[in-house]
Amino acid sequence: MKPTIRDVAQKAGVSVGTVSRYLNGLKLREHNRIKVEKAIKELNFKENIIAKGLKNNRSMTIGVVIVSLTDIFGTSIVTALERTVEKENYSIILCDYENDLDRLKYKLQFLRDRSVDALVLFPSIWPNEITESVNDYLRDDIPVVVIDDDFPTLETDKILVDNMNASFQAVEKLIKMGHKRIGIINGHKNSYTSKERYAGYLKALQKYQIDVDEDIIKWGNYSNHGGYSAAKKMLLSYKPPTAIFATNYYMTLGAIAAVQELNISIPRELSIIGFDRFPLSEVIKPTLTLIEQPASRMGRLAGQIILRRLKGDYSDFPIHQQVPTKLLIRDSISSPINS
Amino acid sequence: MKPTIRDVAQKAGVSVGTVSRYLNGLKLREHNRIKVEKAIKELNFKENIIAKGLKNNRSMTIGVVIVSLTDIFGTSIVTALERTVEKENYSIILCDYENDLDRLKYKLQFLRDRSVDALVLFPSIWPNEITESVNDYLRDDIPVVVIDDDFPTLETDKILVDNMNASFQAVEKLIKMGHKRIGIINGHKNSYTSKERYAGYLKALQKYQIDVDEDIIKWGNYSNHGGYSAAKKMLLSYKPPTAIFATNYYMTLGAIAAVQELNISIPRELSIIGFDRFPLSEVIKPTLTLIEQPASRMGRLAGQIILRRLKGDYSDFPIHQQVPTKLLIRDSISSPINS
DNA sequence: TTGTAAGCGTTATCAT
DNA sequence: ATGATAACGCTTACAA
Repeated sequence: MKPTIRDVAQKAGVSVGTVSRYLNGLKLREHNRIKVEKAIKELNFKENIIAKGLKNNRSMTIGVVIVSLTDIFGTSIVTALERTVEKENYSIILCDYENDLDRLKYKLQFLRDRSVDALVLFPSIWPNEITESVNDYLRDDIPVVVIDDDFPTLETDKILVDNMNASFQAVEKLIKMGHKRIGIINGHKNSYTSKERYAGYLKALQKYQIDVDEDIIKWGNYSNHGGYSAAKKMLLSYKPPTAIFATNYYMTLGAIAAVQELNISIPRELSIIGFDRFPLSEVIKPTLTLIEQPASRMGRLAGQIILRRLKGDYSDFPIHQQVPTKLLIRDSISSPINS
Repeated sequence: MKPTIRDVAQKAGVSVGTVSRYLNGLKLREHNRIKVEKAIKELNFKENIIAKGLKNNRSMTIGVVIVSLTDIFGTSIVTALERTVEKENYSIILCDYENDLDRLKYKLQFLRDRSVDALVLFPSIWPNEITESVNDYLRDDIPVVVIDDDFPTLETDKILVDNMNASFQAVEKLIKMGHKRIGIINGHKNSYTSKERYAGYLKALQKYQIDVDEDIIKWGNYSNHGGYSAAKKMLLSYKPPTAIFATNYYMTLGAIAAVQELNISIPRELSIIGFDRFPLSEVIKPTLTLIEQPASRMGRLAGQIILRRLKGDYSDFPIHQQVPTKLLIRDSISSPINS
């Protein structure tokens, strides 16, 4: 049997209350402290987090719901988040919902039944459809942090990426290099991030008075295959773009695959700007110009906010923090041939 | 305040014991059952998993320790695992250790302190260094499932991939196509999987009496960059291989990047066989010939074994299940030019 | 500062 | 089949 604080108390010749207080960082009389520490060590005592949780209504777990476990942007954030909260002894229950609304709702309920102390929620296509579920958390004062998505009707902490500007900068860069025909491969038509990124694209075109051409505006659903076929369609069209901007990791890779297949040379014949930094981006030749989202920083931020809320500190609530992106300029862009 | 089983009992006019029994699937007298169900619904009662856990010494969580959250093979398995165990209301606490021994040990301890009901452990470079920690679990009768790794001294359930044969088949295929100079880009020198895959490589060469040449045997540490530089070295050497076999996803992509950079045509000038099926593998041109590991199946298997153990069923303990791989033949291989 | 004891939401034993 | 009640391991008034 695992030793309990009772065993420790007995061995140390003090009461359970004293041991408990020691465990919670309260001061004991010197000689008692020594006895307790000795007993703990000798018995190899570990406190029972579950029992503790029952008493203070805390599970010491944080529910995290991401789109997919194989989504590198999401998991990068989670990695940093975990590092941050583990310091205060929280652990993460990670769930994915594979773009399935029912599954998402189910998971939200599931985590609530498990009494998670906080919730971190990742981009989704249906903020509206799940406000109800999220509201259940808020009603019980369970802190919720939303990552890079829009919950217009709900007051939660949010960490947002400056998607609009990110996109604007990328496209502006291309324009300044002389491109006038810039294609975009964007995500889900009605996701928050896609809309923002699209808006940035339009803004840049407008600023430089470049016509918008629907033929080179594609929706790739944030998938490899989507990026691939979108790129292919554009490049095989009557009037192909001289530059392509892909708005996430998977579509960027997909687009590159298409380009390579068509034997189009980057950046001579086509410039490419992608999204998300990934290990391969420095390996591929030519190295990719891309927008880097500060995933680690976002995870850390989310963790810090949660820890603060969990301590009852709501002084800066609600945080809507917008983090900047970085345009990493590498070799995949150049001026168009006939400019 | 959340309603408790007491509130339900009161509202239904029965005792807490009755409600508890109902909740646990025991039979009640018809009219009682109806009253209880009604009360539960009206109060929107949810049982408290933590309190439950305190009583039966169960946390309803399964600790999963993988190398990295961004490792697609690992996360694919976890996805399937989660699907399997969630049906019985278990959730997963997912940890990664980023190839850091201390972190791994820390995580193992961390999960134990959280009273996980079972442990799933992923390939590591140091099976020996952590037997101690794993033993702590076994001593407390906490089921442990090891995925694709070797714990020679420990009796645990294991799910193994038939790495040796996988590798053998791939190399044999190349040989049969006429290749005599086949390079291998392998993982960590002393990881279990690497050794097995290497052994399969050697076995194939031996069977067909092909000399082993250290110059085209490289260790790429399972990373993109490792694969990239290993491929580059081989291909730029005095006597480059006519075929390359890369033993995981990341190195495969890295190797391809190198090949493309060197403007070597696949499969005309170089055949490539990779490891792990990934979304991009069907997108890239030429499509990749590769060894597919049955990640989903492995996750499901692990989940099923755990659920069985958790029910006390040790009738088939210890399972050392070896799952077969599949060689998916696509366009990236062909006979060498001068054969 | 410390001990005592009630209670967190369940389950399980023992009567009935 | 059901009710009463003592646990599970811990925290926290309250008293000393």
